Amino acid sequence: MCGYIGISQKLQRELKKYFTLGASIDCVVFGFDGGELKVLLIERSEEPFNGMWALPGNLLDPQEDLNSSVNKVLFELTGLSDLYFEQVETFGEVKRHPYGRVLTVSYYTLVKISDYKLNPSSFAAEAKWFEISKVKKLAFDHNMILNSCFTRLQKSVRIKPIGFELLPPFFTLSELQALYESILGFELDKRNFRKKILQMNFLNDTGKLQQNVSHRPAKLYEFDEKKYNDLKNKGFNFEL
Amino acid sequence: MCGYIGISQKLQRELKKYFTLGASIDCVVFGFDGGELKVLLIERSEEPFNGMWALPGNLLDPQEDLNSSVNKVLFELTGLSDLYFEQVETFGEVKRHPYGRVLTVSYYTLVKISDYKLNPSSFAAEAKWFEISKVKKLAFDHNMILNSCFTRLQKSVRIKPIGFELLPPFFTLSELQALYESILGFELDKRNFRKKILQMNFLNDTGKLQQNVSHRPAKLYEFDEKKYNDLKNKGFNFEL
DNA sequence: ACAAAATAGTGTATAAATAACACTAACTAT
DNA sequence: ATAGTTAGTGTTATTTATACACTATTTTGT
Repeated sequence: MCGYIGISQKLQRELKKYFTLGASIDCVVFGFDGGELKVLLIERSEEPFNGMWALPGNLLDPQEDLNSSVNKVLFELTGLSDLYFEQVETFGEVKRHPYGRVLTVSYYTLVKISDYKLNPSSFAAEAKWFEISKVKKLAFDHNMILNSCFTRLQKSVRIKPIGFELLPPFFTLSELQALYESILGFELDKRNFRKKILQMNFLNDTGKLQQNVSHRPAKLYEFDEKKYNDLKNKGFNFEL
Repeated sequence: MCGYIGISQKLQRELKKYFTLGASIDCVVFGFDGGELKVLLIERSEEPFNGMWALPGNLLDPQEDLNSSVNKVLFELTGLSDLYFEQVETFGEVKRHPYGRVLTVSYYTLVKISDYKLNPSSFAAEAKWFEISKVKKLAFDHNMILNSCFTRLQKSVRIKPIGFELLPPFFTLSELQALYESILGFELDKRNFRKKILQMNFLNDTGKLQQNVSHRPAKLYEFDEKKYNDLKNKGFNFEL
């Protein structure tokens, strides 16, 4: 039943009691829409924690590789697909799941909210973006998981050019700055931010201007992935 | 059998197939003895991978919390106890373990080799320190796990004052520098290193000198944990 | 036409951190 | 006495970080 092969009957009986665990995946999807940083939650329509809000997550299919199952789990519950996740921390207290022993592996990603349409299904009655600071008590130990992933996001946003996909293809420097501020949770100096980001030399001035704003229109820039990769290959390190 | 309770028979049957996994802990114990950085391996005396060298690791007892089981596993195999571990990465490819589906959670720590006596038992025929650069093919996917932990160690050694416990209570600045070089894998400038580390102000000059060396004896310093903690509480950040 | 409102855009000076670099000092062993 | 070995020490140039305030351009309302 547990799938191990090529060993004695006696050892099989020994081992059997170890192969009784479940594993699950929990996805922390951070989203940006120009304002405060948000996180995607689902409302559970199933026990345990029926009716409560939770991170999108589900049991791991024993036939599926761990890292590849993340997108599957997320898609089933929310309709979002093909996201790039980073593994964060694994939680494994004996009593963290009321139905049995379940280790959960957490992953995070960061997306542009307007690029995705939420389509809850399976045991997700609803899927909704919540401002991080307004998240209440969640199912399971999901508040702890969310925290762990948020801390990780804040660290990695300073050393990787995460975030450029969160803006429209053409964006203003003020929008970019607002994005960083919403993730880091504090304000940055406008002049210093611009100086630093422009001298990294992977933003192109498109020559275009913002349209339909009731104030001086800002220049539009684009992220030049080729330039960024060239720099990275030469040992350049993004640092904000 | 799988421990979940309070749910219908039907659902129990549904769930059953998910509760068939094993989990394991793998410990990456880095050790320092004044020379090159080493890692602790065991020689397995049991299938699978009988006779091969491997990281100390074992199946997780379903009754035991994940994080607390690390020291237990390590103690059983090597005799080392009460170490401070950091969780690193969880590996979960379907076929990573030949006997069944096993997720493994990896942890690392760093110790002073001379502080511990190796005492292999259980399925560890032997336990031995290997220079990192000389580690050959290991059991399971342990080379990958070792790599992942080594990368993590190199990152965290620059931002935490990890390492002071690896030296004798009184140590010379050259010893401290050698420690950092052995972890980072490259050389540091002597004058710059000393300047930086001394101006952090948590090393005390003990007034004593090295004994029995056939060259000019160096001053002995000690790590002042109180000073370090005071600084940390005031927002100071270690950075090498 | 003009004023008000709103955001864009720009430069400099100071302080701090980093990096590169070579000789003298103190001890031991012969 | 000398050769061998590691300890110990400062300065300079460069780069990076930080703090800070005004002008420019557009829309809107009168």
